[in-house]
Amino acid sequence: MNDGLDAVFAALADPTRRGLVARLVREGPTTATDLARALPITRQAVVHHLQALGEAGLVDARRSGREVRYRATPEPLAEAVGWMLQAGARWDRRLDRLRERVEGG
Amino acid sequence: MNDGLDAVFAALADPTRRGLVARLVREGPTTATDLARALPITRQAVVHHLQALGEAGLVDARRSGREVRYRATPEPLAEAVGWMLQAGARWDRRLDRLRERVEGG
DNA sequence: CCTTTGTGCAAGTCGTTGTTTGCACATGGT
DNA sequence: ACCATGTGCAAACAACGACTTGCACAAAGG
Repeated sequence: MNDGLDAVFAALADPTRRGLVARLVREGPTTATDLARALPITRQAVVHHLQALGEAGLVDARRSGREVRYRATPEPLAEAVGWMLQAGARWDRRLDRLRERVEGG
Repeated sequence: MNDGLDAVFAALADPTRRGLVARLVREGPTTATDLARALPITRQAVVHHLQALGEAGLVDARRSGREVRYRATPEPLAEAVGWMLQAGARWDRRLDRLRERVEGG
């Protein structure tokens, strides 16, 4: 029962981290230093957050010269959404319709 | 930016809690004592987990006589799924189609 | 009434997380 | 070569989360 779901949900449980994901989605690959500029926390803190996101597979680090650009990666979200739809299907008709969609391809 | 999303994702980040949700979905309203019987942890621990789920709005406690039956409640899942689809839309075409569904009603 | 069983509260342990500070290393431009 | 800047590593700390144990309270049934 201990999938990567743990890491994914834990990663998304922090608003700073959700913000980082959102920003990486919006603005594409960005450095930690750059991301930290827009936040009230240290670069180190940002790096830690990015590592948490990285362990969840939601973020990908790639070095380019002396910089490291972080990029958002989507795959694990599908798994998490899948779990939620699976769980919610028996309650909520709308979620169940979604589940049929995602399972039907 | 600090919605109930924090609580929802944090609640689902634990496999025991996901298991509890799954079981409540399967078997309907159940007592903490009963849930604890099937697990390697104390009733108190189960109660703590249920409280976490309760704060996320994923579970609902109702007293009946001297028992307290916990029941799964779905609404917050839709919000969380919504966030994920919103975030994932720009990457994954399948997620984007789902997002259109969930937003279209 | 008395026993059994389900529940609630409080304290205490132990590991994890978020965050900072300080310092060392690598790289690009002048 | 030199300096500015981006990065990495490690120690430290407070706060939080997961559990446990112990005890007190409430209700159902003989």
